[in-house]
Amino acid sequence: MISFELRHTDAAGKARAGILRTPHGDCLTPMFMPVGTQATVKGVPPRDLTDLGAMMILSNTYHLYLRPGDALVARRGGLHAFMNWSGPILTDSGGFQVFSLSEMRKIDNDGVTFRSHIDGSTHRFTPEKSIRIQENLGADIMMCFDECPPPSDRDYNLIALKRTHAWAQLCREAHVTDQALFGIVQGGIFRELREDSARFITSLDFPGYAIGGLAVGESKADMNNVIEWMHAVLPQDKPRYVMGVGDPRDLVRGVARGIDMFDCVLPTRLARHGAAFTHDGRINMRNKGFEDDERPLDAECDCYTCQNFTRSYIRHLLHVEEMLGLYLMSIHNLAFLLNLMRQMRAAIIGGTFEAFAVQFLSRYEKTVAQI
RNA sequence: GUGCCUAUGGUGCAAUGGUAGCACGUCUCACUGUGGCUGAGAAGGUUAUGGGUUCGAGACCCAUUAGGCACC
Repeated sequence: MISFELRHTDAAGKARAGILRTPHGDCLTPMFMPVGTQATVKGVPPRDLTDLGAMMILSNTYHLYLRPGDALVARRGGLHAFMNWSGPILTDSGGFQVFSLSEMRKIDNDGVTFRSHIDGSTHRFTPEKSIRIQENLGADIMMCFDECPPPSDRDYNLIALKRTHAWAQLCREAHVTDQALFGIVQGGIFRELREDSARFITSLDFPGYAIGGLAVGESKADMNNVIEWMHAVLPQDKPRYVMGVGDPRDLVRGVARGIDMFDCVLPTRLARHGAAFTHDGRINMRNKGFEDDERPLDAECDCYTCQNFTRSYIRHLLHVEEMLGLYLMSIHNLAFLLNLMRQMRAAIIGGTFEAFAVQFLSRYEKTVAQI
């Protein structure tokens, strides 16, 4: 099981610093969790994740169920042993992927029937099935099976919310191991729906709560509002997790609104697509302007990439599609976000969070930024 | 040396004699509970050179140049 201890709360605002204890180690929050969908953070060995200071990583029910199959993972001793990552792991429920990846899906009140995006074969997920799979995977934290509807369709959100709530209850009942199970709040961009959802989900008494359905097309203002509304409704003493958010600005604004956990594919995906995070904003490393640039990706970064390679060289690697380029970019982007989380935690503890946030955002956005 | 074939954006190819287009590459942008994916936009050609025929030539004719093939 897990436990969460709130260590510091920023006097001026809502930002929190805490410690999340899991069977595979303690996590200092707020934290960012790199995503390792297919039992690997793409291109990055566990040794590097440890060096970068990743507290926990996320892996995925939908993908691992399809390949290699959760039974195989269980036979190999669970995800930790299988992928040789000894730190904490969180598994997503597969809900989101069923909606975003599968070819066809039919939703009913009991679950989802869908076709694999790999071979078109037909499968069915129910709340209980998702829990069984996640138990086989053996993560420290599992997620409830939920539906992630389009954020601004109120009527549909109402229907989907009823299902998500019923499913949360079924997940809770199906869950028998000592892994932690987190609930997920949905409700799109609508305050009443979000607050109703938060009240219902918290009534089921989970050890942690996620805010789902964000960063799926709604505006930044809507996203920040939803997170802000949750502050008063979610219990102070449980970790709060915004799913699928990883833009540096969103992390800062999320932490400012009391979020403890984030996960996102963004740093590693952008890395593979050629974009690097820097304190002065995102840069596209494929750009011609970096052809002869002798500087590191970010002058203030302590990662292996920035300590050893020039932008010029990295641009070359990306242009000729060499694997090393993807690797160097990936560990830099992860380092950038993980360092950012560390700095925010230190600022919260030191009582300087707001100043840190304004300064970071202003430089990143190249304007006088607001939290 | 003789004969034949070819010559069109960086590369590979299109274009009934009616004013040059496609793919890749290049350049820019997007990507938020992961397809190294994908999507959007842009730049780039006085059609090897010089003549000629024609109202009009990338296309037809002549010469030159450069490649390729065959033969002596």
